[in-house]
Order: sequence, then structure tokens, then C-alpha cells
Amino acid sequence: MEINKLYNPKEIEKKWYKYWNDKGFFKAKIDKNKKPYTVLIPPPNVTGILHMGHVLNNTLQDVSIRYKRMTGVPTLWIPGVDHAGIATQNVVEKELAKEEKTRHDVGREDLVNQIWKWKDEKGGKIIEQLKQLGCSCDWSKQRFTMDEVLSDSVKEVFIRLYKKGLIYKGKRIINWCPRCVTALANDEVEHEDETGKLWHIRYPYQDGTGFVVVATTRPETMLGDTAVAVNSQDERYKHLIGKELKLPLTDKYVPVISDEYVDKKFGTGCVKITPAHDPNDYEVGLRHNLEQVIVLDEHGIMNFAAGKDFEGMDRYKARNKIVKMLQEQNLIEKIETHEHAVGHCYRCETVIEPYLSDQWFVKMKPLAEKAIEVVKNGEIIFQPERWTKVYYHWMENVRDWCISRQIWWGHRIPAYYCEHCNEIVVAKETPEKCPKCGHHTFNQDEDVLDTWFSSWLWPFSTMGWPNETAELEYFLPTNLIVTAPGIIYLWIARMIMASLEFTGKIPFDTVLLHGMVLDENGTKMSKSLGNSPDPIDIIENVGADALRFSMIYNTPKGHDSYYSEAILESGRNFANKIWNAYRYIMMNAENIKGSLAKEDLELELADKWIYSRLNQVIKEITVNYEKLRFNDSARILIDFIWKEFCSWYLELSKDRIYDDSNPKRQQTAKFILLDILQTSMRLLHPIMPFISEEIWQSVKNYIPTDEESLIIAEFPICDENLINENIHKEMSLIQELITAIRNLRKQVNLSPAIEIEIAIKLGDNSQKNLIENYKKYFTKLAKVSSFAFIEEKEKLASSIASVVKDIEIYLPLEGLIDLEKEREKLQKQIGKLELELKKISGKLNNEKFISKAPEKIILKEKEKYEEVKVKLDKIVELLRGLEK
RNA sequence: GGGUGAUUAGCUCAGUUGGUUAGAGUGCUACGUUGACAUCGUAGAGAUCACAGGUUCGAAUCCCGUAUCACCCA
Repeated sequence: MEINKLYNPKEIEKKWYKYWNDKGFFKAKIDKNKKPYTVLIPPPNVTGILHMGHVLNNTLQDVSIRYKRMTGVPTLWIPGVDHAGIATQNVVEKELAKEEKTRHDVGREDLVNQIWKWKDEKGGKIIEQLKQLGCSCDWSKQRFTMDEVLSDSVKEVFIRLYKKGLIYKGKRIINWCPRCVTALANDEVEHEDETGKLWHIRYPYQDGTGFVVVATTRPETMLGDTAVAVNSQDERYKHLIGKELKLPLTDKYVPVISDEYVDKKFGTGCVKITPAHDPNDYEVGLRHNLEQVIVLDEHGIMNFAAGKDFEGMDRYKARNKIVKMLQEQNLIEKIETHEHAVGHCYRCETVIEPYLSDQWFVKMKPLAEKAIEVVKNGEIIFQPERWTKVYYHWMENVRDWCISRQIWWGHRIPAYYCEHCNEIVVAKETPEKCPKCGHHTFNQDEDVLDTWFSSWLWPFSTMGWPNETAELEYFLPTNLIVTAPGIIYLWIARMIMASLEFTGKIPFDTVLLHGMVLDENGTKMSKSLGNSPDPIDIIENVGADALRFSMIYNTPKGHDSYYSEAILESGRNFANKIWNAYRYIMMNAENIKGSLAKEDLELELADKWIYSRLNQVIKEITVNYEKLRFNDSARILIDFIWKEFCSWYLELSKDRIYDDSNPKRQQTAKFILLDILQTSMRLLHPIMPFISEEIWQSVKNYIPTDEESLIIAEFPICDENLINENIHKEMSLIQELITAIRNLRKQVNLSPAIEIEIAIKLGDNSQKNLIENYKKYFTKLAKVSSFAFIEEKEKLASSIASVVKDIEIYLPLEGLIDLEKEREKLQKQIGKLELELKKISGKLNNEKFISKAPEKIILKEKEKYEEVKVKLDKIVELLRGLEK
């Protein structure tokens, strides 16, 4: 078999993905005797294309589901996309705009049809990209938030909440996006700090005897002012309360009122009140029965109520004109710069407008109580835990949710108005007869529901609710939801509320929050900055495995992830390393005929050591997979495979692998190489599914198993009996000796090809057997041709030396030694050891330490003291030898 | 303005229950193509654990404060 020197992921990844999918390995099988493990995908937008955030998010989910699948648990990862109301409608409206048409030209029905057509043709892109990444979702259960069943869930929920009095319609100030021409919920508004201006405007007294100064960041709204408010405790303005002021640029007069809302310290302490265009002013207006004058239309254009000077002007142009006119009339006192947070539409970044309009709302408080409880009592856990505080904070201050949107793409509100008497009937279908007046003609509400109104039902609508399905019974509550903290409010909290309300169950038990993917400078990735690489390009270049490994390895749990090409190399190089170890092992597996049963193996130190380490690694990795600390799993794997398996074990095996004179030893080494490789592939599979399957399938030819595919093969279980501390001690002594010898060689720049003799003075005689038995390890890894065991340090003046534990190592150099350099080296080591010894003896001489520290720690310090002392003495002696 | 988090090697980060000679990777230096791999190997240098206090026999780790940065909320 010819194996390429460089790992080429492209064909391999395609091949195995198709195999897994065709074989149905992603499909969840209900087994009532086992508790399932279920992951819910955060449904990406139907308009979405894969970005690095998706890569991180979905890789984390795939790692957890693949790990669980291998432990034998029935697993289900439910995939799907959401209909993304505003974003998707935008896509088609943009196409219409190319023909210079608006949605109003084509009409509601036609527009919705066009969007469906677009969705069917182009909406599945991100799903295909997730498959390229290797995601093992159960695609037979893929859902779309506007599927028939999910739409039915939405209607059912709306009706139930309406009947319970938890959904109501009302005129309120809401956040309005003048570009999307729709209402937004509070948490769909993103606040950004901006440097704006604070205009101080004079409002003259009605009688012309003076003026008050109000400060505002939005002068254009003054046209809708219906009062000026001051704090009743403010001595400066007390006398003005009740007076009338002339509203500049208009022929209107407004009263001075008092309200506790006014902050005496902000601005001038006089606040203009615009009830129709500011949420706080709206509240003040209600308290004082003020008129609500709307001066902006739905597009952010001044309307007739703004007066003929401004009607038809954009809000910012009107602002400039107003300021200019005020200046001309000497009504601007001063203009300050002012830092403040400005709300933007989270979809299109347009500055939002507080806007008074008729909307539908959900009362959240009654739903929030239970949802707080299930987190407080630990039924639902946030990881990292600190996010629970964020959750509580929002839940405890939750406000009503504006769910109506003035667009056409989405779930149309199931409310019908009787044409005759305007009675509202909330129902799944158009009612037959008005319950109030008996008439038969109805108009359905024009608005659609917020996309999140379907997303919050995701945990159970995807399983067929309100029907009682086997899935709901078996898979709910699900187990894991993986997402970014940014949508704790938008999505996580609401899912918890909805699940409890409608199914009586929690939606999931664990919420894993991950960070953002930043570029190498720590800047958030964004399309407009152009610092966001296309993951599909990366996959085509280095493979999904490399990308997945790099992301997991470089993203500590709950932290942001810094992506750069350098980081990608860790995954690419690791894949290549594994590939070449595999190549070496397979080449030899082919050449070496015959095989041994496991019980006939002739084990030596390195073999016992690698099995011992393997089992420790199995234990650690299992813990880290369970704790969702995947970066630690990745780190343990790369360290074990690269350093211990490849750099030590595989090198040490060469001696036997190339020795045809001893078949039993040769076959032992062959078996162990294959066995460690296949077990490592099992451990690696959740993170690097493709290369691990490719290698595992190939090793299967030599180590037969009934298992059909790695994706459903058993995850290794630690065998404690194989973990042996004595073996570790012996092996690490040998490793330390080899490293020390290599170090000596390097010190005098010996070429790697030159064989050397080493003189050794042992600390105790038990070490002699060990070193003699495994002399070949030194030959192989340090090019040592022979050892001389010495008693005293005769004739060693022309050697360089090193100390490992209580063993002295000498490399004789026949007068080539640079005495000065050698002394320097030893002096430096002495310095370090003396410092260490001082620290330890400081502790041991401290009475309080002796009396208060646990026995175990004291013992450990004493042992450490002896160890350091022995080493120090030996090095001091060495130095003395050189100074003679 | 309120909250949360971060600050450990040039860079990116581990360090989980207070006892480690504070570890990786990358970068850097030197040497090297040794029968899997130069996407490699071997060795080395590189840290006052942000700063200032406190608790403790003992603090990178716990507490208080300060500074800087990031994110969230108003």
C-alpha cells in the first residue's frame, strides 16, 4: 500500500462523511433502556453563510455529540435553520430594488412566494457547509422554523398565551427601525457609545421676560415637545412650575411641569418632554396627561405635524436645519460634546427611533418566575457559571416583549378582526362567525411575529409539539445547548420560559457559553472589516480536521478565540504528524509477517510505559470531555501522540522493528504500535473525525474488531491495572539520562552521527540493571556506544559532566573541554539549586510550618530537600574538580 | 452610571481543592536531512505571575483597593 508523504484531507473527508451519512450513523435510535444525550443546534439564519463563529460553535457541539455517541449513549443532534424575518425579506427586497420595485409593487402574496422560492433554491447553503465541517447532525430531523409543524406550534402558543392574558395588544413606545420599517424588541437593539452633541436651547417665557435653557441630544424632536419638566426639588426652577413657554420655531406654547424623573445634575436640569419620541418622556407624558405629538413617520421623515418648514425632511437634515434656525434666532446657548449610547438595529445597524405605535406584547414576568427557579435549584446549569448572574439580572428586570413586526415574511399573527364590529378573535384559522356580533367577514392582522417567537419554541417544536410524539417523550429535556453569551436574553432565557410553560419540562440541562472568534489583533471579526476568513477556503486548503483541532486547541472553555493562520498550523501540522506516524507503522506492519495474540506479547519497559501512559491519558481525556473542557482534551492528545508516542515510543520501537533476527520481539513492537495508534484514534475522533476514521479503518485490518466504523466504535475505558508508577519512575530516569546526555553532546556541538562513550557514577546499584538492560535505548536516542560504570572520579578531569537525580554522567573529551564554559554552567546550576535549597530549609526551619502544615506536605518538603541537597553536593564537587 | 470578566515568557494561553523547581504552543538562538514526518528532529535562552495592601506556617491561586483592557446592561 502506497501512503502519501503529505496528508491530503480533501478526498478522505468527502469519502467518510458520505459513508457515515449513508450508513445512518447520525440518526438517533430510541432505546428506552438508555438515557439519551441530545444537543440542540442554535439554528443559523436561512440567509447565513458559515463564518468562524459558526465553526467554533458547531465544532464544540460535534465534539460533544461524537464523544457521547462513542460511549454508547443514544445521541441526537437536532439541526435546522430559522426563517430570519427581516434578514430574509431584505434579501428578496434587494433583488426587487434592482428592478426599481418595492414590496408594495408586487404585493404581500407575491413577495412571500418569491421568498419561499429563494429559500428553496439558495437557503440551504449553510447546512451544506456544516456538513463539510463534519457535523454529525441527524439530518433526517432537520427543521425550519416555518415548517408546518413548527408554524402550528407558534399559533398554539400564541393562542394559549392570549387566552391566559399573557399576550396583549397596545399602543406603546417601542424601538423602531426606520430602514427595516418595523418594530424591534428591546434586546434587538444594540447600544454603541458615540460622541454626540448636547445642544442647550433657550425656550422663552410666554411673556417674553426671560427664558429657560433645556439640554437635548436630539433637537429635531423639539417639534413634538408638549412640556418642559423640572425636578420639584430644584430651587432654581421651582418658581417656573405652571408657567407657559414658547416652543421655538413653532407657534405653540408648552407648560413647565415638575416630575421626579428629572435629574437636577444632568444638563441644565430642564428637560424638554416629547412623549411620542422618547420612552422616558412617554412615561412622563402619561403621568401629566400630555398630548403625544408624532412628528416623524415610519421612515424617519418629518411629517406634517413637524410644520411646513420641515415636513418631508430626513431626521438628520431636519436636525441641522433646526439648529441653524435656532442659532439665527440666538436661541442656542451653547453646544457641548457628549458621550452617549445610541441604539442601533441589530440587523442593519440603522439608528433606531423610539416610536409610538400599536403593537403586540408578551407579559414576561409571570413566565420568568419559574425560569429563575430552575436555574437557582440547579436543574439548569450555565457554564462557565458566571453567566448565571447575567441571566438572573435580565430575568429579574424582564420587561414585556414586543413581538409584532411590520414585515411580511414570518408567522402572521393569528388574530382576526371582525369587519363589522372590530372584535378581535385569536384562532388558528379564520373564524366562521364573530362571537360578538355574529358577522362572518374578518381581516387577519397584517403583522408577523418576531422570529424569536418561533425560536423560543425550538426545543419542543422541533419534536412535534403540540402533538404528543415519541421524540418529546424520549429526548426532552435535551442536554446541551452551545451558544454565545450575546443571546442569553434573546434566546436561552426565552426557551427556558417557553419550555416550562408549555411542556412543564426544562428545555436542556446545560448551557455552554463560548466566546467570540477574534482576529490576531483581538478585533472582532466582521464582514465590513474584511478580517473574517472564509472557513470553507480553510477547509479546502488544510481540511476540516485541522481547522477543528486548531479551534478547539486554541479556545479555552468559555474564552474568546484568537484566530490566525499561525494557529491553523497547529492543527495542520498535527494531522501531518499523525499521518506520518501512521505511514511508518503501516509500512512496517506490512513488512513484518505474522502476529501475536495480546497475551503472548513479550513486553519490555517502553511497552509497559506506553500502556501505562495511555491509560492515564484515557482517564484524563474522559474527564475533560465530560466537563466540556475540550481544549484540555486536545492538549492532552497532542502531547501524548506527538511527544510520548512519536518522539519516545516510536523511536524506541525502531530497534526491534528493524531487527529481523527476533520475530517475537518484532511482532510485539508491531502489535503495540498498531494498538496504541488505534486507541489514540478513538480518543481523537470527536475532535478530528476524518483522519481518525481513515487510520482506524486501515489499522482494523491488523487488529480485527466487530465494530463497523470509528464513529460508533467504543470510546476507550481506562484500565487502572495497567497504570504503574514504578514503570514511570524507571522510564523517566532513562528519559532524563538521555536528555542529559544529549545536552552534553550539544554543549560541545557533537554531530548527531558521532557515537560516544559515557562514564557513569551511580547513586545506588539497583540502577545498574536498569541501564544495562536498556542500553539500546541510549544507543538509539543518544548515540551512546558504551557505558563505563565508575566508582571514583579518576581520570575525569577532561570530561564535561551532568547530574541526574543521584547519578553523575561524564562525557570524556580528550582535552577538548572548555573549562571556563563548563565552570560557568555548573556555577549557574549551583546558584539555582542553592536558592531552591534555601527556600525549602526556610520552610523546614519554620516552627509554625512544622506545627501547622499537613504531615504529607512536610514529608514532601523533606524529600525534596534531600533530593536537591544530593544534586547540589555533586555539582559542587564537580566544580571543585575543575578548579584544581 | 451599574455589572461581569481579564491582566502569568516577545505573542496566544494552561495552571480545576492554597503546598508545582510556575507549564505548553508559537516566536527566537544553535545544530541537524539520523531507514514516518523539514508541516520534521535535538538542545537552549526567555517570567519580580499588572500594581499596592491584607489573610495564612505557606498566595499566581483567597480577600480589599488601584490601574489598564474587553464585554454586557442602563
